[in-house]
Amino acid sequence: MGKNLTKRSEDYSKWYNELVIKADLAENSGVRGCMVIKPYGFAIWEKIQAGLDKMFKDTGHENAYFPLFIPKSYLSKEASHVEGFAKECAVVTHYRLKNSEDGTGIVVDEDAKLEEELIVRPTSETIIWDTYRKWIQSYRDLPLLINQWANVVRWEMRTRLFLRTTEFLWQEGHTAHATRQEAVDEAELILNIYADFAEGHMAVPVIKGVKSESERFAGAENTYCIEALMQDGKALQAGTSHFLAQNFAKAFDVKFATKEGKQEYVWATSWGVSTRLMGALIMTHSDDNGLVLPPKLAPIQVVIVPIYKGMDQLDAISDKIQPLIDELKAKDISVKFDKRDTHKPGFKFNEYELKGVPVRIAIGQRDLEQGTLEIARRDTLEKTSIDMDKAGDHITKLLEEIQESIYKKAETFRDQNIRSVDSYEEFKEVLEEQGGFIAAHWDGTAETEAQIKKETMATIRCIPLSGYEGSGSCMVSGKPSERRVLFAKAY
RNA sequence: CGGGAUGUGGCGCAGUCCGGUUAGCGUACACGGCUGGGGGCCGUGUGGUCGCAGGUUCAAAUCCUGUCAUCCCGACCA
Repeated sequence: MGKNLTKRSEDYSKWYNELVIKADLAENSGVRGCMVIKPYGFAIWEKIQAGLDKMFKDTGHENAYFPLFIPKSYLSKEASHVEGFAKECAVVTHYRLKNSEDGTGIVVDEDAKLEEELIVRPTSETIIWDTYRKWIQSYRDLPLLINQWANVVRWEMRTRLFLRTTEFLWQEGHTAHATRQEAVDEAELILNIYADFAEGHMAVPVIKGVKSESERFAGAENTYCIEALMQDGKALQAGTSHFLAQNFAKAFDVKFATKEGKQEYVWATSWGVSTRLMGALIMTHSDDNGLVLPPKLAPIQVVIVPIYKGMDQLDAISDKIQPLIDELKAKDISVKFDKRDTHKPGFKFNEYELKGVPVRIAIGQRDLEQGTLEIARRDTLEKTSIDMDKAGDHITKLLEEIQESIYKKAETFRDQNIRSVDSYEEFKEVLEEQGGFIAAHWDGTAETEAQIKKETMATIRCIPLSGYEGSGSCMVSGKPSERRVLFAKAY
């Protein structure tokens, strides 16, 4: 396990492997970039799921589940959608295997060829809209607010752990509305939920904005996004919410009868966040000692490590600490009392630091004699000794403080790495030497955007919803610009 | 699909240029003892057809040919 893990993406991968999640490749199969999520990693994902799911339900959404397989023809119904995803689809062509004739193994049975190939969903717009046609007839059926937790497959050329795996877990929401405005409002509502979750639960500060046309979702009229900044100065799109206008309704012929009895196409949104959020979480907070988890998402919030010699001492410690464990559990704080005799205290300290457990308590003979505990916080690595009878309240407050503190730290870093520039020269210089977000004027054309991307690798991460107003002139073309947009190199 | 690199016990690597003992090291794993407030120490032990297939040679991890796979950098992307 090397040092300087916070600086380079390859190094992040190193301890994803060691620690939380492993990219496990089927040997010699050519399947790359699939991930095995170990139990501890999955527990973090479950926390993310639970948090978001509640927010969706509180705003009137319901969960449902649609098929993994999508008939090939569905995909081609929306022109820009097929263009966006066709290059990265896994395709099912046969439905049976048989023993090979030379007896050496098992082969695809060519007789079992499918009439129409099935696509393993890269996203579910098509199959869901095909279903919505049957569900929606009247304005009384609207709005239809549905979310699904699922896995999807995108056969990318290059994969990167968490950020771009071949198969990933996500939630995708798909809604149908009677009016344009209602759909726009929905897309913005979800954007705000994503931002609130990222900042409030994950302690990851994000910038809300809209994508430029070229970065837009395939089939959307407008794509809202939240953009986060990683510690190595690269930007990460952490979530997107799309206003799909009537594109999918028209492609799948989803009409409804208005109050006036007229047939109209419905208005749509779709939105999603994925296991990429875990990448954002890790890359935002972690340090060279391992993960740093915000208390709200930590599967274990408090770990207690007894320091003892012999079972007598362990029993004495257990008796002494049990009331505190009960007290914390009563407050809904997840506590682990690690009394394993197979590992030494020092080993455990490092292990829980690696896992990002926010608060660690150590208790040994010294503490029993003095009635104290040693409390260590993961984010600052500070250790303090406190009276045992004050521990419950102290820890409760400490967890809140850590949650806030790591957010502040990330926010400060992010804010220090947003720089305004006015010339293309300066842009290139800042990009190369400092990274981060760069606020610059842009003439709004795809040509200029493409030129910048080609020459510098930087893309427009978003046109921020607020801030950076004020007109100027494009740093490349010199044409007028109404506002600055945010550029960055991105994952 | 273009450019670069790599495949050797579970993991990380050395050895390959210049062929020659029984293929080595770290770590992990198992057992014993001492330890126990930051990844402990000593000892013993398990585990490898050197990616695969051919070829050259008295002899191949090492040289040659082919092949498969993976990683990194591009194009693409949540």
